[in-house]
Amino acid sequence: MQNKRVVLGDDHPVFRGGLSQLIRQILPFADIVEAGTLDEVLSAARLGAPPSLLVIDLLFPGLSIEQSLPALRQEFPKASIVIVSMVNDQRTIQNVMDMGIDGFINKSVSVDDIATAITAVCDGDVVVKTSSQSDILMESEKPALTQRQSDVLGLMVEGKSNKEIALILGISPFTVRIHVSALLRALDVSTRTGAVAKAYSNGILTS
Amino acid sequence: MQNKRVVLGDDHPVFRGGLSQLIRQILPFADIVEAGTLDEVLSAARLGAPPSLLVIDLLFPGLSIEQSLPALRQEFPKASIVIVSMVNDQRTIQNVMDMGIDGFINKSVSVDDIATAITAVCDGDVVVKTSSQSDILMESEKPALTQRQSDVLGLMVEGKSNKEIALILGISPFTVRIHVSALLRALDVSTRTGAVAKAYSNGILTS
DNA sequence: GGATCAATAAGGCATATGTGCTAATGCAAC
DNA sequence: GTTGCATTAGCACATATGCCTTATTGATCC
Repeated sequence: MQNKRVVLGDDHPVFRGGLSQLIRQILPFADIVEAGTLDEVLSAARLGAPPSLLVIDLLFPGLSIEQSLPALRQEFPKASIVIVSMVNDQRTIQNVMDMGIDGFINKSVSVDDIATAITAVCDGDVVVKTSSQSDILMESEKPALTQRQSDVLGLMVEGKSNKEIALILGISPFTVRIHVSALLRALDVSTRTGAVAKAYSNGILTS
Repeated sequence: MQNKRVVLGDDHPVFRGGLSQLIRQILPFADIVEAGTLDEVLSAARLGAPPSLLVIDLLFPGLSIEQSLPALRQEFPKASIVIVSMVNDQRTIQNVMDMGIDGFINKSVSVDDIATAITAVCDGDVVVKTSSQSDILMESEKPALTQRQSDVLGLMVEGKSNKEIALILGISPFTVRIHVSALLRALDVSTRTGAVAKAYSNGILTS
């Protein structure tokens, strides 16, 4: 039997290296290919035999992988797809899991737990491994924004106007203003510029 | 001679593992201690001989390390302190560097570059290694703002309104608007939020 | 002296922003 | 089932913002 092919996609080389080493330990005979961009993931996955395992970061520079996941799932129906990410919010995780992937692992999870999670996925299980206490503390210190408020804030920090945000998100400008007002209150500021400043200095942004 | 002591603080176990392996390669005889929280970093650093190198994540769960840095710098004056972080905006980096540390490395930087950066810091250099894929403007192509425009932009990034800026600078709100309009044109943006975003990501504010 | 530019100030005008208010839908918890 | 919350949408109103024009002062350069 041919060796398992594993494609490992993450834009942080050091994290990728650590993950690669980890996978080598649990799958000693696997052929592991590392990729730093979504394009590299795709070309690596298409090269040679279909991969049996794809481990990919959710937040890639450039295109959001969330949009590419369905296509990926369809192109490699037999592969186990595992998403690793810093995000720990149930809503996002549910969204991603609904795309028919096999696992979601938070980056804050311990090496051992990631290893057992990936092993389980290779055995056909579906695993969601969210962060334990350490990150929940972090979450509680940050102002709690809803999903949509985060979306809007993310566009605000890029200098988009309410009208532009409405266009991009496909909702009404009135609704955008609702979200803006709500997040301004949540961040305890009175202007959007203040929100942007706070977003930058607090590291609320998960770019 | 005693082995070098290295304390490695990061809340992501996999990244920490990758970084640990990397440091083992460039400092084969070092005694590397890993820590997942700020408290662990402190107790590890205080245990035994003073560490010669501290490599710490900027965004730690719990207390912001930015607030602890001055104390850390004071407690371990001889140690080289290197901050690793996801953030890539010049303003934050400058703030951190001003606390008297020896290096700032973005997490997106390649393994080789991180290795050379840490090696350089161990040799006594001060190194700032930002992400290469980020579109940081070169010194030559930085928009030239007048003194007053910089003053105004500096207050804008703190979320102040034109009226507040006028009060703080002791000038008329009309004049503030003149400066705002001028610097928006100079930065090639159409809204103040866009200017703030550009100021953060491009490090225009070097004062 | 004449030219240029930063900085100051002001009025007018169009658009953007932020805050009330009401209201419907869907989803999850109890 | 009811309660709560997120999300959606709209209207009205006050304020902020950004751009246009004109104008004066002081500093610097040729």
